[in-house]
Amino acid sequence: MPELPEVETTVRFLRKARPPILGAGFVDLWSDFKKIVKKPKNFRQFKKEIQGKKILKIRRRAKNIIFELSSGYSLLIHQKLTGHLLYAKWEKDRVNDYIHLKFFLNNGKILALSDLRKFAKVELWKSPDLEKELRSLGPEPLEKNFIFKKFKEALKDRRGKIKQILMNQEIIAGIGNIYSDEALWRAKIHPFKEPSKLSEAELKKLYQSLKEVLKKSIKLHGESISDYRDPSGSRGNFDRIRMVYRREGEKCSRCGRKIKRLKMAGRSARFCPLCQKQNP
DNA sequence: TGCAGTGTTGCTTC
DNA sequence: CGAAGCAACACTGC
Repeated sequence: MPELPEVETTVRFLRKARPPILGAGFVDLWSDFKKIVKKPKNFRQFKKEIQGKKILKIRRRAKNIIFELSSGYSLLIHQKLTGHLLYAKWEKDRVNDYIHLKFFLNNGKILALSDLRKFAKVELWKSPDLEKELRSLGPEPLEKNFIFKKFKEALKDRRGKIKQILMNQEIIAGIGNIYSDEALWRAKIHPFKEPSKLSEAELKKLYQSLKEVLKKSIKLHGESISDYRDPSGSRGNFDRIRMVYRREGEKCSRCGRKIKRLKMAGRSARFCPLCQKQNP
């Protein structure tokens, strides 16, 4: 599912796509699941408002794709679990079975939103209002100014399980189930550990592991275990270095112990019970 | 066959 | 206030 590396992969692809998306305008819109547009709720109004607007910038914030448009508007797309954007030809009206929204551009192409489970959301904002909305998000872990001190500050005084804290978008932006599992494995930290129980060395290791795994995944164009694809429909290659996520029962590549799965607030945490001890 | 599992976010409940 | 539960959905695997 699209977490930071997958959303980043999509955004980078769209930025350098040919024919260019930057500078292109919206001419028409199609959907068979109008509920996917949450703002404005009225689909006809959304269509009316977006028609004629140009795409000026494409960026990522947390797991959101943001298109900055002309006239001070911004289009936000959150792909949630199974969503992904595809860049395809106009005439090709059936890219896959799960296209629920198509933006027809004036460059002869469409931006299509594929979403098997229909959890994705699409919102049109006035840019300053969106900026206000995004303020509640935590820092971007790959930004230059996200130094170790900032990471420690983000975790300071937080109670609960480290894995859950890493996935909280208000604490650090862009991390979900996959990359929290993978970063904790790399740092040899049990997913249920309290942040206050982490030593300085463990914190440092976690900070480095997190940045490293995100960067490596971006290089590999993200993961495609489930539905994620880049906008050309290609799979990512993160699978090559995926160590624990969805590998319960398999042997830990570091020590050979069987990977375990534990339930946590209605979801799963995968880890190596030998490498990642709760009380070493 | 049926039902638990899958995981993000936001809303409701306690 | 915060944590926990659940709904939004559709498909997979046991």
